[in-house]
Amino acid sequence: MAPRRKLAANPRKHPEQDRSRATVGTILQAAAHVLVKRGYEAFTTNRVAEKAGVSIGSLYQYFPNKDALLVALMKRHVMEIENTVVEMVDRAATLPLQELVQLAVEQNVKSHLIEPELHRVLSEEVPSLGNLDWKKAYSRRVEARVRAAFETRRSEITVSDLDLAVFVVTRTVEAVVHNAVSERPHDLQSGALAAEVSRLIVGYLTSKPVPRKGVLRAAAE
Amino acid sequence: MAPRRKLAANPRKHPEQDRSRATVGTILQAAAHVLVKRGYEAFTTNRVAEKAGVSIGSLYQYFPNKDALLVALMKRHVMEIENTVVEMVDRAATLPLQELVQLAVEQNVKSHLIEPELHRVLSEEVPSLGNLDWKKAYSRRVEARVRAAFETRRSEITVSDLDLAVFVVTRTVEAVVHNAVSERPHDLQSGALAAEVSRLIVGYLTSKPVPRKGVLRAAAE
DNA sequence: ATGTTATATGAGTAATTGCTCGCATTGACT
DNA sequence: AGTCAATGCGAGCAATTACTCATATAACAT
Repeated sequence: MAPRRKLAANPRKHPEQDRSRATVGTILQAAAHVLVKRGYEAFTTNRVAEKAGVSIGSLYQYFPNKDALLVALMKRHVMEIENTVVEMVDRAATLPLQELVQLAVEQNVKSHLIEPELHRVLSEEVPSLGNLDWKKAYSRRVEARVRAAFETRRSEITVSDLDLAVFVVTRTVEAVVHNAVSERPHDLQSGALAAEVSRLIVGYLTSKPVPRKGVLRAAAE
Repeated sequence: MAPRRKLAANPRKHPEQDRSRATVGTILQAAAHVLVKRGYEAFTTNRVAEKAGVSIGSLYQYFPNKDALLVALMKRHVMEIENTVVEMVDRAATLPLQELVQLAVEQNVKSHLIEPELHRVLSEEVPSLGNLDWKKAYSRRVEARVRAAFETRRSEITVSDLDLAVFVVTRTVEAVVHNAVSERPHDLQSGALAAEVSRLIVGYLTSKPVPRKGVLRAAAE
């Protein structure tokens, strides 16, 4: 990049006619396209404008700077995900632990299948977007829900440190599913991966405290 | 960045006198320093040279381009890790599954504590270094070892698809530990996290096949 | 001393790119 | 038809930065 002049930015003009709303949509679509097809390295504002078929000036009429474009993209993506999540939460409220976990894992899989490539680029390639406040906020919201779900079923759960358990569970599910998108697409589609992860999590949450040392009890039946 | 002229590069001059070997060391040290303290965004060849106290010309005498610097850093880092890994593998050959897993997890924790910040920046911020061939090769080597360890103890392991199990286990351990570096440093240091993860993995590998539906068996003892 | 090679220097070049700004066009409403 | 605001345009500025090259100095060999 050349001149990173603006770090934050003024609220730029808001589209009021249909024409400009269409322009904004086109720009976002082009931005996603460039990101997915060419990667973050090729993600320049000029290229996005060109791909969108609008002038660079128009782009800056609605997005104060490059980062704003990325943020808009990410917000849209997270919102799509969160919608399907909310829907699931309602269905899951009263389920027993195992089915809850299965549902949640399948939910995570579904999220990753929305726009897998965009998701991957946004979370892996785009720099300094990982530290975004609202993204952390989203994580905290998820973790709070998970914790609440655990507390409701506290008697079934053998783990002593709930906070730590929430951490382990959320990171595990996210990482395994995320990696599977590119490395095990078939298992992801077939549900084999979701089943495996569910087993992993349920086993962890409900297993007897580990035998402190020596021979393993579980294997010995 | 401005002119990404060279994509690959000639083998550059190799240091032959002590003086130049010292220069190369200083440059690498400065490179790590800049990466850790200022992040990848501020990682410019001119800045590295300045921090090292050598001229930009000298830097390019030994590193054909910017990426070569990063690759050298990464190789050094991975080598440090792999050294301690090899040492562990020998000790672990004959251990029972549970102790093996505990050892491996603790090993992973140790790896992440070598140069945690450098490790984080290299794996999270540096773009297009995640796709590097030799890094994939390293992953495959690790996975092969894990698979071999599983096969040796096949009778204790209840999972049917070994490949899938290797995938799930390796990604889980790596991700949980990696995230813990910045988010749960205390649990990482105390060993609480390693214990938890070990329990997670051993439980997964040795638990009875999941009850197809309905009440969970594990909780019911 | 003298020549040769390895090493160090840093001002400068060329490419890249985020972003501005003056002007043109469109559309809405008289 | 005329006015004004919303929208669109794109040449070009200014900052940034990977990398070169002509030149200088140090180490070594004879």
